[in-house]
Amino acid sequence: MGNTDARTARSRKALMDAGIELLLQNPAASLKEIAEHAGVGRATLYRQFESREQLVQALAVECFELKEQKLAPLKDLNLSARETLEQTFMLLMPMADRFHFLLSLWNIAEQDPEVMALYNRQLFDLVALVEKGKKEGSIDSSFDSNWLVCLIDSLMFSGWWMMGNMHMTPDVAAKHAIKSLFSGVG
Amino acid sequence: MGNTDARTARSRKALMDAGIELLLQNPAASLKEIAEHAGVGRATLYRQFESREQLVQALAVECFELKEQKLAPLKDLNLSARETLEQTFMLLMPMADRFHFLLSLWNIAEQDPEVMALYNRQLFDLVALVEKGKKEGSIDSSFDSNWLVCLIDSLMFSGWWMMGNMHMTPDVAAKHAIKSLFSGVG
DNA sequence: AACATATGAGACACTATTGTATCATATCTT
DNA sequence: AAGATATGATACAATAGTGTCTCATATGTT
Repeated sequence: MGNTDARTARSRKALMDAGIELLLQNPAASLKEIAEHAGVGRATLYRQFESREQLVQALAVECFELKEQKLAPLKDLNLSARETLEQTFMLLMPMADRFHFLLSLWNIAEQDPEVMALYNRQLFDLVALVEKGKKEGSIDSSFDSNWLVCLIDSLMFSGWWMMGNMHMTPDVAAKHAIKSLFSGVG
Repeated sequence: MGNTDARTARSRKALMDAGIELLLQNPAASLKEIAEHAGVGRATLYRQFESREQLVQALAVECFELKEQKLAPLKDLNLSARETLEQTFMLLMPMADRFHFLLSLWNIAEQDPEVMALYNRQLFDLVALVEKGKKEGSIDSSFDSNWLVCLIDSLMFSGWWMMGNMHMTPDVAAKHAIKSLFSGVG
């Protein structure tokens, strides 16, 4: 399964990179623009992705896989929930733009079962982590777990905004997010 | 200036309501869909808005004006920064969907000078409020003010998500946001 | 080197959207 | 009630995007 030709892999990667970049700044970017920006013929795009929807969904899957890949090392460390969360921010903040991509094209991405499966799994994991934090006493049990998950995601969003508009580094953004989350700003 | 005919006002309102609603769930909604959803002829839409961009920008201006209008009562109360912020969440949370609208179509809205002027003014006000909080001791001075502003916005986003996906009420969302912001969740 | 195949360029048909114009009719203003 | 005007329906032209196909060429594979 899957084509192994180096040319295919190369143009696929170029297309996906261009797709993320262009769709991030303009969710209505045309396939023609994306192909051009990738330095690839428009026909090649259609050879790899049946439609605009499929491209977006493939990009969404890639975002989730990248996230999983970045977080994989944490699985073995057996850290506390709080430490795990802190590391999560540090590891994911550099790819905060990917989360914004997912958000801005979610109405398309969510139609793909594969995307939804990945989303639900990672949501489940995060809920579990938050509830572990509650048990360990590092997270206030009176908060709704869904709120907490949502809060964590929105802190990634804050980071993305600060990195893009205020020249904040991922490292600093992650530290701000961690401090804000656990201690508040009061 | 401005047309005072009741019919114009009515169809303009219908179009803007439909625009917010449709563009919120699908930023690529066509003008035909918007006109239909507004129960108005497509030609009427073109009579009121020269282009898609102008419609979006008019909607963005409306969002900012609505925000300003909701916050106006606070001006006279001379509350502390902390109390003002708390009231801000309570007053704005019911219109959190408008902020998501602005975010999702920001690439278009930001091209309008009027939108940018409103945005900058309200950003300025919020920065001032945050810095007042720092002086009053209710906000940790070690945080970057821009980060704090960004955090406040992203808490509105959290509220929007919880209201739309988890049936949270605006009131509860606002209270969660306030508690999370000032005290953190740790 | 010989073969296989992915690619770019271009032509093509098709659709959706956009934006303009017209005109009889309904609704508002005065 | 009479006049003014906004509206809906419709037709229309222009454009942009989509998706398919072909074929000579460049590039990988073996």
